[in-house]
Amino acid sequence: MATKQYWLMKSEPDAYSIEDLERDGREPWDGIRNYQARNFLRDTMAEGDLALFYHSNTKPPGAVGVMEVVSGPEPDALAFDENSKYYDPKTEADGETVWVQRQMKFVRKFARKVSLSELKEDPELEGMLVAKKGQRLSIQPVEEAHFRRVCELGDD
DNA sequence: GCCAACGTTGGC
DNA sequence: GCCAACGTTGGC
Repeated sequence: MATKQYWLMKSEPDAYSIEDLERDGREPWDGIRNYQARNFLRDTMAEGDLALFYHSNTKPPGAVGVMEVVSGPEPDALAFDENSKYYDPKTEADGETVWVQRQMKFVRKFARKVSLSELKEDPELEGMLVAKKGQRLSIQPVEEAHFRRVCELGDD
């Protein structure tokens, strides 16, 4: 992969927040159970790519920091865990699962959250997927210019 | 807590 | 392979 790619990855802060990642330093990004998001996670992402950490289902939702992809695709451990809400009964006992995870490393927390309403209003961010109605994908590609602009707003 | 938008499942 | 029913996401 010649050039770095950029992503936006959603998490509900009650489940896992940027503060949790700052504390942990590194964390498997798991529990992805949507095929389109899985395909990005498994096939398109590359080590060294940067991602916006986005807090969803909170007031207000928005981008809160940056993290880096630091592993290749790995089998999602939660798919094997019968006690997990992400357990997949179709996952095989011999270690085969269709679900993958990536190790993500904390890079930085923004000085301030860039809210969804700001993402929608900023003319430089026009066309950003997360601002589109009905866009629920929890892992989305982000254009480099958009990524830079969100960082600029957050690092104020 | 509501509900629109979507994805998945399963009967036929 | 269609599509209605159901489940989930996530903004509001």
